[in-house]
Amino acid sequence: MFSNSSKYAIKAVLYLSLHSSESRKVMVKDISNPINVPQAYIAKLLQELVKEGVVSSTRGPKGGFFMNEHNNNEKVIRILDIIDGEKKLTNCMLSLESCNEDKPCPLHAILGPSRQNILKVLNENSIVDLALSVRKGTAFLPL
Amino acid sequence: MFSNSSKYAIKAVLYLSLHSSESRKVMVKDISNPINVPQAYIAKLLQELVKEGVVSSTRGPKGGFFMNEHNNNEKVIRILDIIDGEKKLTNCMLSLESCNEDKPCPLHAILGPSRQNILKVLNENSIVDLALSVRKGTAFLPL
DNA sequence: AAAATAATATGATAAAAATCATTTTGGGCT
DNA sequence: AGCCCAAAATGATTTTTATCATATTATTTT
Repeated sequence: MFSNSSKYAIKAVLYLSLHSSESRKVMVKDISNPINVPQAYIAKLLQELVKEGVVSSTRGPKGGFFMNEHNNNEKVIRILDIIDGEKKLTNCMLSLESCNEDKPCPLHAILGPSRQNILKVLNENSIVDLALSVRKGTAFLPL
Repeated sequence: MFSNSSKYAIKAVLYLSLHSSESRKVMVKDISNPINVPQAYIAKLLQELVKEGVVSSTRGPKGGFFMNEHNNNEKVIRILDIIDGEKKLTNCMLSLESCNEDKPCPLHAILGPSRQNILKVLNENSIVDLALSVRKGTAFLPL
């Protein structure tokens, strides 16, 4: 469904959303361990996310990664778009050039609606929304 | 969403469902071209499908691949299970061991239902169903 | 200004997926 | 029986994804 990298990225962002703030930055080594992802790997992913404005960071002593208001309000789909590429979730399920809503391939025909729904949900839910569901106890970690 | 291999496999099976029968077998080279997949590659995939009873074949002169009644009535999901592995579509979207229906991870919580729906559709629709949709003109190729 | 710290950039290695090529086996034909 | 055809089996290569390691740059503290 999603790539390993995307899963890692989501876990990291979720962790930051729950445990960081402008005044409470967290270093890679303190992220990689709790979310169970190799440090060098998650570092690289985080950098991409920072570049795209989904995560914030400052370097030097007392530096680290964190989520500010703006970051927290980004939609979940942005992470997937950045890490896996935008088309991953939208292009034809048989990779047919000519497949579209009007002339769908057989697979598109039967599971187009489900896919649309996934897209919708990912476009509507922001990162805080997920974090909040954990805080409220409707969703669970550990990462 | 699906792996390249799965897409290829579905295309091949669909092609066979539309163009073959017990009395009209078709050779790999005559499949690979129309579905636009390298011959050696699709040959390998077809062999796996034959082994699992989703496709039929006979070798020697006048031999080739084909779909019989039984093959045509297999559900689409079987192809995915065989090529990508059963868990690909069912396991946690964050790869968390402890994620399940009762204690879902945040992602599971928001797009579990969509996924369930995809599973349902793939479990209900058989290969002929897809072929039929093409014959009736509600779905379209070319592959 | 220098030293220490932590992200950033770059790139090397490893593992998995996709692609390609060769040999072997079984079934029909003469 | 021997020959030919086409799938089956095996495995080599290439590409992509995942993982790891090192050097560089920015910031803070002394």
